[in-house]
Amino acid sequence: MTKVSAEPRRRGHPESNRRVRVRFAPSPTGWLHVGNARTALFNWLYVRHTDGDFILRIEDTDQKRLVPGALGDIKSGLRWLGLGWDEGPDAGGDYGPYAQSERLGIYQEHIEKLLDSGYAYKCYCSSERLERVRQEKQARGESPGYDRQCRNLSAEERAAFEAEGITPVFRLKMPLEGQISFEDVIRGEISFDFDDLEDIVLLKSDGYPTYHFANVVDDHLMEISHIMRGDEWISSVPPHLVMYEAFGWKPPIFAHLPMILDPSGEGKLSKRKGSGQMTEIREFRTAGYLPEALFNFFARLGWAYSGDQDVFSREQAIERFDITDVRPSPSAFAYDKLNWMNGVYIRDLPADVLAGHLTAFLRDKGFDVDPDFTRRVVPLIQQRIQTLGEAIDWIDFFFADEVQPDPAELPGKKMDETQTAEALAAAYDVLAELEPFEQDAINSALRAKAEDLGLKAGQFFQPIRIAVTGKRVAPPLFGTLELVGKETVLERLEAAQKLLLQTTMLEQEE
RNA sequence: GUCCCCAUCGUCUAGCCAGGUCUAGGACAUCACCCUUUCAAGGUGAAGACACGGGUUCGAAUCCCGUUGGGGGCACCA
Repeated sequence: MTKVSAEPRRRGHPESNRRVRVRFAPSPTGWLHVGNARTALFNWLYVRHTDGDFILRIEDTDQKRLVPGALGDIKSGLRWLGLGWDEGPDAGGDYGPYAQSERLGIYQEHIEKLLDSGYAYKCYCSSERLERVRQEKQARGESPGYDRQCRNLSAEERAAFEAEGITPVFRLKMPLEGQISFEDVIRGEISFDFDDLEDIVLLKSDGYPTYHFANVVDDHLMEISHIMRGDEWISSVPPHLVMYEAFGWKPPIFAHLPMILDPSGEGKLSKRKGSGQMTEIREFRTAGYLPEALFNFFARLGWAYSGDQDVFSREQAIERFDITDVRPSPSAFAYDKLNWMNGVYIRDLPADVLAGHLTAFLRDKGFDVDPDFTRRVVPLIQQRIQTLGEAIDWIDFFFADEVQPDPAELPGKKMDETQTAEALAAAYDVLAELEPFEQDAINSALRAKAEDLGLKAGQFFQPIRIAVTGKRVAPPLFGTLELVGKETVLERLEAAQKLLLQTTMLEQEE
């Protein structure tokens, strides 16, 4: 055998007469990450487009790296994004079990087949020897793989190792020469020389399979038709194909998705110290991003719905998605654009729906909010926030017992402390009279007063805003005053006047 | 080191596979102006890219080769 290859297909036209069955196969060794979520999304989109089956398979064959809670995080992250699965944990299905740790017997059975047919062999090398070989080969400029020391052991030699009590690993016997190539739906033909490839481990000494082995066996047994995964897996396709060949199985169609880069466009997206970059789905969730915005944003990473439409619905994406339209080049994670997009989704939300989200979000953050308050505050901030989390900065003064305006900021344009204090006193008088205390009435009363005082609207309103909210930037004034309430507004106006008076007195003493 | 993958505005991308309609389109971000009680939102406009070098061709962002740059793999991890 010198040439093995997946059935050649034209780029752009994956053909298969099989039912589309696609899997997302995370390893529960960490929280759901944006890269994995995007992979899951593309798989999901393709399945929904083709009306196939979406399978969630848990690749928990590395006992050492299992993280408690990771599986739960992955499942809830997928559900939050709206990426439900048809088969897998909690969903069942006819091809289970769906966790690889529960399929050990299956792998055992299949390794025996490879052993019998001569495609696998037992290796007794210690990890120390393996490490030494690696370094020696690398020093010689060779590719640093296993040197196949145990590939042709005699029965006697094997017996001797067994007698020593060494538990072997099982390795794949790769062809020693020739080429192997396969067709990647996104990239076209990719080929490797067997010269550069090594005899990978299939079954570890603890009895668990490696990713490579479990992946091939399960994909076949679960009748997976298309494999869509990150492009870091490209180089492991050759041994996989050798296994398909060894078993006499038909390989699935491959599509290797481009990876996601750091926002600078250089380097892998990672949580570098101090970068503050969010990389886990749960972080986006707690920061107040909407799942539909994240869905939309991820869908655009490597795929374009169209040349001039950035925002599109889930249904539109499903309708138009095709793996062949995925670009092979990696894309940077543009946080700026995500923020903008999340803002678009927030603005598009019916006010009462946003209010509902916000109430839940704020309570989750420990705010004791009344749904009625949220309903009334939403019109003031809806077009000002890009995430739910930003709402807090816009409305925290509503919850404060008192605010602390900076006396230096209080005066309006071209006004001194005294004038400002007088203006605030005038505002106090007007508002104290006002009944009902409602925004339209506040608006006209205050505007009339500004005219009386010979002040421009901005000059008059800014001190009031700062006095009541403690901020130079706050939601629109009149609605804010109404919602803060007459009593509190008057208290804060009075406090600000006192503050100004104190400041002027201090200045005179100096 | 070695193998593999990738290459259009700062970023996401359209165009590329089926070369001419591309003086390369859209979006985010940036800047200016308009609107305006602050901030937003909205509107208008500006600036901004085919990595480089060779081919092929009447014609190349589009096809081929090379260079450079970037990324990934090279574990008894996935």
